[in-house]
Amino acid sequence: MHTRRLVKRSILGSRVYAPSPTGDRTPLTGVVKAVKQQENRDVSTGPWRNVYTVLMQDGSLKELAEDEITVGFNQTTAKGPLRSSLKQSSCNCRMDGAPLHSQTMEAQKGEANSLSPETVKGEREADGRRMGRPLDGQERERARSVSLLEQKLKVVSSSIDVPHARKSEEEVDMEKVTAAMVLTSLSTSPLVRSPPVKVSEGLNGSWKDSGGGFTPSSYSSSGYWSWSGPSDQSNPSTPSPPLSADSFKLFRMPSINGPPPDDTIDEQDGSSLLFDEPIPRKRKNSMKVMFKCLWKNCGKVLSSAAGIQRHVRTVHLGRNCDSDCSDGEEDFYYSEIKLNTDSVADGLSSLSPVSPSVLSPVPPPHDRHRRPPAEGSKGSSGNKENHSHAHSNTTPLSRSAPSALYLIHTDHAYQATSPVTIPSTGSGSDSGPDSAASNSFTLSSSANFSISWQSPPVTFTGTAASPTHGRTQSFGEQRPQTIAVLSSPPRATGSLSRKSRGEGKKCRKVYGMENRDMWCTACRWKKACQRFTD
DNA sequence: CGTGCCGGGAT
DNA sequence: ATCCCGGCACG
Repeated sequence: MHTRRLVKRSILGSRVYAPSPTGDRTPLTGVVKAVKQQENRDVSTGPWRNVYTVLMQDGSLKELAEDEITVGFNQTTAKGPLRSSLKQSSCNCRMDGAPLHSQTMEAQKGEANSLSPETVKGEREADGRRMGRPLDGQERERARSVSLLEQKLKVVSSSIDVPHARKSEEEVDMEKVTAAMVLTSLSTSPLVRSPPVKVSEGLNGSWKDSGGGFTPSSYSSSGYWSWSGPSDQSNPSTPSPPLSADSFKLFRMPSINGPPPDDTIDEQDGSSLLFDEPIPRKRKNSMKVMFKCLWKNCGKVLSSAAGIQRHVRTVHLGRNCDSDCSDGEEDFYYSEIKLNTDSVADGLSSLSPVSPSVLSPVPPPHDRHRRPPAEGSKGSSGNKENHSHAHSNTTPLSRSAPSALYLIHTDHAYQATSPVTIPSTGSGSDSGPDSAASNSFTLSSSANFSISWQSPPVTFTGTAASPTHGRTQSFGEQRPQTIAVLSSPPRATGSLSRKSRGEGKKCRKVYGMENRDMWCTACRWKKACQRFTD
């Protein structure tokens, strides 16, 4: 299955050459946007033939039979694996009997000027060459490709999602692409992994201008979500590279093929192929990344970027087309948030029942990685810049939006009315076993959440699970009172999750550690004793 | 600090 | 599902 997808993908978005209508010798290049099978009258090439819908370099769409085009190089995905899959696909064409083969070779020959049309072997050589052996004129080609890329950026309408790799020099492409993949994955799904990437030197292309900002230094490569305090700059725990907006948008993997909901993940495996570093399974500190719709009165939270994009696109922007015709505007309307517990997700939703107006936009001190492009027109006021304190970072994805940051509405009425049910420890009276069990969420992360500049709503002091974090806490401690006031709702004083400690005899007491095997299983498992219930 | 047990990982 | 354990709240 995996393979199949790879193959499919690799053909879509592939760059191909088509004979120039004007009869020029130089072929036109285009990108495969779709493939379909058609009956083929020419028996010699088999009963079927593929017809490709190709987006030509001049912006037009053409349908070309497979024998009319030449597969060029391609695409914006992973390196090695992709390459092979690509090749595989072109192989398939060949096996179909199409004369594609020779043409392909010819094209390569013409362009790379030195390939003997020698079948697979020759191709392999070519491959090796592409892989980066220094070549004469490589510099020149590189430069050329870069400018081509730029040129293309200008030409190709922003509303057309095309793999932005049109230049002809594969090696350069792949380097850029690799980098792009890295950046993309870093910025879109930090949770999954933050590969300690070594940015290839090919990066110094023009698109990367982030003031040398991108330093993939030592992220927590373990998937462990660092709790690093806000001001703790020594710990770049949040993979939110100050990508230049343009580059980010550019490589946002527009989804060539209609994005499955798990798109994010998808891309991930792409990169995991590249960086298959073992991901030590660690306790993840129960951090989760969610994507929250910032549209007024929406507040939908989804777990995948693709999902939220689609949500925004369809529900709020009223676009029905699939992400192919997305211009990326959705990005403006959702934000990535990090939670440290599922229950928190819910709890959070109620955190800021405050009306948007309350959260007036405090001018963000500095504009950190944000995405400028369309920004201007959008009167970006509600800038949710959670700088310093909110270590829950802001990825390039998140920025000004219809409503203020973390303004979270809920679907649940009860939540809407009561801002927060902060289980301040203590005052336990009704300790219903299950009652708001999940409410005992550990707030530390939530704290990080809103505290930053819109201090009011919530501050938590609860001896929450904020693991060893002095700095972060200090803030909370400064204003315990706020809590009392703000977390108003007559919090059932004791709706504590933890049922108050059972007082009766427990297996442990009764049998002692020595006879642990005599304990009830629950006790053995450190669960609530079942034998001597209270 | 000992204990109960929740939450969550491992298998 | 079962087993195990880190860690926290309670006392």
